[in-house]
Amino acid sequence: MEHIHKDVILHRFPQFEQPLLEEILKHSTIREVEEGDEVLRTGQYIRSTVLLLSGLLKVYREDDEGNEFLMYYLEPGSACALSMMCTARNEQSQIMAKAVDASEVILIPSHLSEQWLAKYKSWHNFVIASYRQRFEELLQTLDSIAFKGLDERLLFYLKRHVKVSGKEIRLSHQQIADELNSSREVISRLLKKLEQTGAITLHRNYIEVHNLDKV
Amino acid sequence: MEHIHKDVILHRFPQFEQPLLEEILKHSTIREVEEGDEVLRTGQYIRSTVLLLSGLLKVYREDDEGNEFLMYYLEPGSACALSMMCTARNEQSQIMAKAVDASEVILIPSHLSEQWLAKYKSWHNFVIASYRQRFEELLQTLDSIAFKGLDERLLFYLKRHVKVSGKEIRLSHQQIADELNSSREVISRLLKKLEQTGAITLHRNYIEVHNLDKV
DNA sequence: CTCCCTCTGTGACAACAGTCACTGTGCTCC
DNA sequence: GGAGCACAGTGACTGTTGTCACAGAGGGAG
Repeated sequence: MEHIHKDVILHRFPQFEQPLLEEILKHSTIREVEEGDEVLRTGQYIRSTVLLLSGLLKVYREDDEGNEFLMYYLEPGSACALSMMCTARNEQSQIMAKAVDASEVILIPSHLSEQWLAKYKSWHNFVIASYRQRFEELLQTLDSIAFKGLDERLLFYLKRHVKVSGKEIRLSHQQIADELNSSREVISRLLKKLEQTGAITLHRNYIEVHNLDKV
Repeated sequence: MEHIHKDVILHRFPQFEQPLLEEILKHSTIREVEEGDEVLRTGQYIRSTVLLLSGLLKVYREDDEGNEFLMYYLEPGSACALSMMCTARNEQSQIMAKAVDASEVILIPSHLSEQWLAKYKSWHNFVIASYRQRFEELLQTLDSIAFKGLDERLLFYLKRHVKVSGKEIRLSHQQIADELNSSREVISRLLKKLEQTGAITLHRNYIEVHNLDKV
């Protein structure tokens, strides 16, 4: 059992040092989550750092009225930077993470991930790099909300989705509307326009992407 | 000269170890900037980590058409987290930082601030803490843009401004509109409404804040 | 004091996005 | 095959924000 995990972890996180790998195997737990499961919840007390081994997570923000919007996707080999931050301050999570596909996550007790920062250079680099990458993605999201109309935001959203899970977007218009914090009718209309330009083809429950760049 | 700086730095950054302080004194330069000066520019090649010694900086995003919006303010004793990130990857800056008041900044060559991460625990903690704090502030900004109407965003903006520079907000409506990526007329109208509730009093070139919480 | 420039106030209008109401359409389960 | 249901399309309307045009108000320079 253990050696399987070790190979898998090594495959996803090739930059980790041997001793670090050993510690991860020894002290962390691996949790399998199903499509739609919530990995982190707003208001939840985080006591683990989350690494993604396989599958796909979406990280999003939710307000009091249940509105949401997508921050970014997490792919295998990356960490939820937020979980590290809140962890360290023993704060409540301000974000939600949900499994888009069935996924495997590694849960590392916070006090260890904190210790490892000083102990393992590869861990330290990994954490710093994660912060940076998420920060940049967050900035991109921010840009698109602040400066762009909904039509461009939709394009941005579709492109990002294609990047993480291919040209068949298996989402209803309602789901897309939720992630952009908009409404189904509006998204339907915009998608229709995109179809008319030939960039996509609409089907029931999925969208076929041809070319989003020439729009 | 040097001992003055040392005291000042120690005062603003009391958590730094002695040897770290020595290195900062030895290798970094202190730059005095005037109100309105740009400390970082979009597209500029960053080769220094920026620490703020005195004054006040605003950090904001700018798009191709010159629209801007405020990300957060930097107060003395804090660092521009972004400058650290971009630095490390030798990337171009995606943000702007401008002095709101006359300020003194410490510029630390990137290769050193990178080295110090491993060398000085207090530096390492400082950097991690900076990332976390900025991330959280950015999330707040994101929330207010994504979920709130302009009226609430204006309130949020005014509150934040009061926190960093007091109840006399010395800005024209135009400046506020710019930082919220809106237009002067709209801001004028909303401010007028706020005045009618008694929360603020409008003057030429400055706003007197009474109580923003009861609105 | 007067000229001039910037800041502020206001009405009219336009554009985008959200909401409502309703229709159509394809899939699934009896 | 038909009933029921979730998904998708569409027109009409509303509200918020942005834009335009213009008018007043305050303050500084000469």
